[in-house]
Amino acid sequence: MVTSMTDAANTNEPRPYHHGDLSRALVEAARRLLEQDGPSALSLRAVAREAGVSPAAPYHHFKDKGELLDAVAHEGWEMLNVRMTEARARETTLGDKLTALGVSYVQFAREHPALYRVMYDCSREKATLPEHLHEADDSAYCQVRDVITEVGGGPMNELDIELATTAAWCAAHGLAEMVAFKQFDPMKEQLGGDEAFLRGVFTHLGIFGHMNARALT
Amino acid sequence: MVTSMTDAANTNEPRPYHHGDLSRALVEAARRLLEQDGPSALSLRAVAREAGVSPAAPYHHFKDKGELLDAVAHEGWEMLNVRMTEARARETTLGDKLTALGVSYVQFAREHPALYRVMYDCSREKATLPEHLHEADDSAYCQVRDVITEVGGGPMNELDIELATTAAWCAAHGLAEMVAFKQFDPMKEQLGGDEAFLRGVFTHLGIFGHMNARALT
DNA sequence: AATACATCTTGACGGCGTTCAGATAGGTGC
DNA sequence: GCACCTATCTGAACGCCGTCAAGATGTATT
Repeated sequence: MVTSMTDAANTNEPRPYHHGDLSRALVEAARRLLEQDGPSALSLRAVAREAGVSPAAPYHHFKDKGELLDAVAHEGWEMLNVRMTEARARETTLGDKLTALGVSYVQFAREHPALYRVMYDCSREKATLPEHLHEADDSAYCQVRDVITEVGGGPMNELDIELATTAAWCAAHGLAEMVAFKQFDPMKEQLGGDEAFLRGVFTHLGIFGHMNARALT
Repeated sequence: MVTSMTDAANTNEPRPYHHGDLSRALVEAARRLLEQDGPSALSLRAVAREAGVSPAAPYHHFKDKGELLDAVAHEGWEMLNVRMTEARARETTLGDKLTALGVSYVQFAREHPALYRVMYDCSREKATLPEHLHEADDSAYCQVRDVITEVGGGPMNELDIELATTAAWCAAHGLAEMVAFKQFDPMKEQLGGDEAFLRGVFTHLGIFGHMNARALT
């Protein structure tokens, strides 16, 4: 059983007493464990082991385990932002942009299921989604809201925009969780592929279907 | 610190050596802890304590902790089924029935957030939703599918029905999770109440908005 | 009454998150 | 170059957890 090459634990030169940038190393170790063995394997002690330090070392950089997970989750949201920004830029019409945002969101969740779980688990404990989600311009929420605002043009009032964005968010998150439970293989086959399936579901959801219709006609 | 009155641990007559129906008592103890202190307080040892037995006793009735949680989750799904059946029966038009199913789903999730979490956490570990969900006639999924089938009438093919049901499910689950993160107080105020808010979001979601329009016109 | 069986307890194991006293090293002023 | 301060890391400990094996205690069967 050989561990990761980036694992500082079993290099021969055993590491200087002071690590240098342990908080960074811890977050990366956590991400590695998460991708390899899932959320249940993500104990603070395991992270410390993976980073090659004692179980107590993380406490000089994070208040507790939750704060480390917060850092991991934060990275996750940033990755998601990048992903959605790219997907949005690839499309030309507003309807396509909106669908692309939704599809890329779900694809991210499926490619990084453990990370996606941590992102929401952290929010659950604080009973609130991260602030930057509703503020940073490139945040997933703001991007969706922007496109919806543009699609709606003048007629949509503030309340409707927030409602519609919330609805879209719920739909995307719901679908992201569902694809972790079910494979939907029969549907995928009939629709000819994975992305077609995702588009199919989104088309059945008002924000997307409705908007697409409006944008395309 | 006085514990629950149903707690068998501190009755004076300390309990017969053989409990009688421990598996039932354990599930109920688990539910009590869940409602009172949330999912994080739900350790096997705590459940055993609450039921007034030793930490090892549960292993004569459940293979491991997961199997106990499965039993709790199963009860949760049944409660949800009842809730949705009632909500559906209260309405007359198909559109109203569909919206009522969605609203009652989300309300259940908010009233029993810890139980709702356990229901999905159990599914996550097995990477599949419980079978009865797609089979039992009164299951949440089947109820939604039935109404959608009726609304669609003849024109909807099998694939579209499953897609639409999946979409509705995702939307409801997504919203159910969102209300655990955000209070949406500003929106609720503007819309005049909690249920109005939920209806508002669902109206923005295709299955519901679209269906309502079709059913009402 | 004797025997088999189900059920519950006791005690133990390793792993967890967390804390605290003490070891180690880099940085600062002399 | 040296002493000191502070940040960082270690080691050992605490109480909790899930789980298991061995033994105690009732119930059921014969």
